[in-house]
Amino acid sequence: MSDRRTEILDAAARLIRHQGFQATSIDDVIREAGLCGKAHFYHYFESKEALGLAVVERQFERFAEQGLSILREPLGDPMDRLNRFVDAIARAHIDSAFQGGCPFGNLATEMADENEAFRLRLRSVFDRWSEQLQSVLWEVRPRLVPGVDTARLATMVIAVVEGMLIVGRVKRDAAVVEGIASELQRYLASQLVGGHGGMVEAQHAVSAAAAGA
Amino acid sequence: MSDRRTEILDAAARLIRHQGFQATSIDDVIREAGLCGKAHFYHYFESKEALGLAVVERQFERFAEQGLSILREPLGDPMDRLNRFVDAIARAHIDSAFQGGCPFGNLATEMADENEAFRLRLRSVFDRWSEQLQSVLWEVRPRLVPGVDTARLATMVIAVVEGMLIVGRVKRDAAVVEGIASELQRYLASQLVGGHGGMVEAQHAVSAAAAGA
DNA sequence: TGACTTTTGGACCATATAGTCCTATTATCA
DNA sequence: TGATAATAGGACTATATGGTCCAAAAGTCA
Repeated sequence: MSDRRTEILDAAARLIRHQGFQATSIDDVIREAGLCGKAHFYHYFESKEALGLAVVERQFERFAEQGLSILREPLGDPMDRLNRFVDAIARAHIDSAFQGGCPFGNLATEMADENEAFRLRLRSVFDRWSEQLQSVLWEVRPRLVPGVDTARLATMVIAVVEGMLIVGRVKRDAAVVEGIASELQRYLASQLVGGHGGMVEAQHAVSAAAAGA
Repeated sequence: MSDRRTEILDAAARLIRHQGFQATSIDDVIREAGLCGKAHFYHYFESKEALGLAVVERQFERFAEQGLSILREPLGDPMDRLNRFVDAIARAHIDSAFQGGCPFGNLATEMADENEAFRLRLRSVFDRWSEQLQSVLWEVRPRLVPGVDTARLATMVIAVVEGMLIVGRVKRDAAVVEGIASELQRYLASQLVGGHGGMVEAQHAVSAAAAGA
């Protein structure tokens, strides 16, 4: 992988996240990445679709390194890591002025029905994301209410995050995004033995960070 | 409102739901609605954007009449209506082969960041949807755990539904969609006094309908 | 030095797009 | 009957798109 290729991928990722894949032209990418023409671009990618698929992969790499890293921290209560992960996504969304949303959710909405290659690539992304959540949930397992399906729980977390970003973009209201995040945390808490439907035992970083921001 | 206008709106809604707004051309709409040319279309709408905004409104009318009607049923346990509403959406998604997703969520993803008119229209849709959910939750109120915020709960339901449709389109797995729906129902149940995190008291229509399909 | 990759610059093509304009013909309804 | 709206059909513009092809300069490394 040349540096240049990665630069193009990152430039394209930025554009695609904000404008969508179809609305992002090759010329846009060339401009954003500082290439000198079509030939230069097609030296690295054989087609726009190939670029798009590579962008998905690159985006997940970054997400795994940055966003998902919280889940993999070796120390600390796993439940707390889960809660901080949710907070971090909510916070990032609010801090970016509710723009952009989830790169994977966006592409899923735009491409999944019509382009099978994209759909499969995105399915693999969701699966890997889900695996990371599941391994945290596995650590929590002893404290979980018996009968809880950790795979299903992980999928639920992903769904809520996707939904949170959609609602957030439309409402552009930090309280709404924080509300969804904290309802998700309440839901997770309710899966623990002794964790009834009431208040979350520990108040988490969303409200704390909001107060300090 | 002429009949023709509504026909155009419905034809456009069908196309937009599956291809997106920007990927749907005026010529597509003309073909789908059986119009005879550009002039015929522009007789009813002044621009593509005006069409799109009108489609959002029309889609919500239909959704309010059909999907949301479950929530407004005068008889029956409100909690049961809520559960059946969730089931109905999951079922409709599965029955349409996981295609299309939520018309509002789709447009939110595509347009909310770049087009303020769309964003405001969609915000109003989410608000009205939320109101309907809140009035059901209001009926449930006596049985809710004290301190539960019904507005926040309603927003959460919308977010989960949006996320469910995104994950569903990518995974194309009925069990996954049903799993999210039933996790949402479990979450709602956990908001009731005595409704701990365990099994939902009544098994609802998703699994029942799946068995009968 | 020589082979190879990368960069630069641009012409070119087929196709599609939103939107305008014009001219008729046909329904509709006061 | 007469004004107005709806249907019909087509020409046209300006702009953008993904993709191809070509030719040359600059860098890289054995």
